[in-house]
Amino acid sequence: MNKEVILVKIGLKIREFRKEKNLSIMEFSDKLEIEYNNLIRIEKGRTNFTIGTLLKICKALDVKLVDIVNVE
Amino acid sequence: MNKEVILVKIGLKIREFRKEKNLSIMEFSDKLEIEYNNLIRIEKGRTNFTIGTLLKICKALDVKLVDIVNVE
DNA sequence: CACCTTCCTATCATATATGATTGCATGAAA
DNA sequence: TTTCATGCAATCATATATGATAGGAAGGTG
Repeated sequence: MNKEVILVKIGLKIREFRKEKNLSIMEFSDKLEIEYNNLIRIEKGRTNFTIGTLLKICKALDVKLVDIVNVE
Repeated sequence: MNKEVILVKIGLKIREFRKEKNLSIMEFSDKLEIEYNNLIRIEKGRTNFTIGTLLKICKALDVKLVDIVNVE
C-alpha cells in the first residue's frame, strides 16, 4: 500500500472519528489549532501532513495515535 | 505528553528498530529514500517530520505504522 | 425567492521539512 | 601515530505543508 492510499485512509478515519463526535469541520478546526481548509486537505488525503498535526488531531478527538494510523 | 516529547520517543523507537536490524544510519538511509542527516534529525526528535517520511521508515524497517507510534 | 450552513476547491504568502554539503568528535583498528 | 567508520551538528537552497482568504455547490429553512 503506497503513501497516497494510506493518506486517504487515514483521512477517512479522521473523518469517521470527527463525525462520531458530531463535529462539523469548522467546529473541529476551532477546537484544533489547525486551519479549516487544511483539515479538509487532510481528511481528503491531499496533503502529506506532519506528526505534529496528527497529534493535534488526536488530542482534539481524544483518541490515541495508534487508533488513527491503524489502516494497514 | 506534548509534541516534542512524543517526537523524541518516536525517534528513539525508530533507532531501536534500526539497531535490531544491525543497520548504521548510513546503511539505513541508503535503504530509504531519506537523507542521512534527516534521519539523524528524526531519530533525535529534532524535526516534525511527515507521515510520508514515517511510511518510508516503516517500509525500510519492515514494521507497521502502529509499531512506531505506539509511544503514549 | 433569500438566507444560512456545510463541504470543498483554488490561490497566494509564509513557515518549515527535507536535500545537499561541510566539518567535528569519538572510538576502533592498523 | 594514522586511518576509517560512525554519529552528530550547522548551514544553505529548495520543495512542500500550513496559514489565510475568497469563492462556489448542495442542502435545509425562513
